[in-house]
Amino acid sequence: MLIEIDFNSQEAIYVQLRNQIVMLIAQNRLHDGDSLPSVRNMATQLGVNMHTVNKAYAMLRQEGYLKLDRRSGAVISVEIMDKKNEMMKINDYMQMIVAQAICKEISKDEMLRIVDEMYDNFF
Amino acid sequence: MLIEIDFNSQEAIYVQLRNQIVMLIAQNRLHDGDSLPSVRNMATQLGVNMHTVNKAYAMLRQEGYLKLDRRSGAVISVEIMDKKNEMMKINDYMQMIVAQAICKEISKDEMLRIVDEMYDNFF
DNA sequence: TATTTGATATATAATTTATAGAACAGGGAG
DNA sequence: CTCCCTGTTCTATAAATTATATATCAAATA
Repeated sequence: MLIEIDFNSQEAIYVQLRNQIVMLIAQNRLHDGDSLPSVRNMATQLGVNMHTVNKAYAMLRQEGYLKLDRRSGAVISVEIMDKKNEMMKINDYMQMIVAQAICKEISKDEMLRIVDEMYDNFF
Repeated sequence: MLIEIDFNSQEAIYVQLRNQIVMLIAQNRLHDGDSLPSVRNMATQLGVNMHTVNKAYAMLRQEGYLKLDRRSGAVISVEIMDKKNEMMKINDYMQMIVAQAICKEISKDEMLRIVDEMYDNFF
């Protein structure tokens, strides 16, 4: 199974699930059109409740990563509707990271290198 | 007042407070040696409970941004004890952002430009 | 028809968040 | 010494979030 839940994590289970699916898409291990296990099957496989999976799926749908349908189930479908809006969200997340980096004396070049390498070695 | 709480935010108050103080340090609007209002004063100024501020201060101390003392109160003191560890934390945060960026077709160059500009215009 | 799908409703328990009040030891100011 | 302020800790309560458990529904499918 590609996805595993850490029950000792402080991160909510549905957030872990959401994050791991986004990660798998970015890693090209999940592609547009791929089906995810149904809410109930995924729940059984992970050993969590159906509603926890449903919450993650609903979140992914709202964020434009997933299409949910009664007939076709849960299908990966990355929608880039508003790139300007995506950029703004990225910007907000990034701001706190850069703030911490500056405080901890991580230079711009170091930070750029991290991003550069992360893009190249994303797997 | 430099700090303001959004009571309608989904982000916990103590996290908002922690984030804003880190931001102020990065923006050089708070410097090493500066005193923060005491737990009780800050709570009164923000209109929140003493324990909420205490939680944020304790978090900042644990992260190496603040020194707390019964005699000197809360004093900004950024400690860079383990830069390798700081880099690892930054890396973890960054990974999810880059994953989302890749999914939403934000290129490496766009991302590098965001970080570059953010470092230059951090205020 | 029987089963599976996401979606929804209700209920419960545990955890987190925020508040409130009280008390403590250490230190400073009068 | 007394009074006050400091961070810290304790108990308690209420609200919100998280996770679970059942149950049901309409739509679609085999």
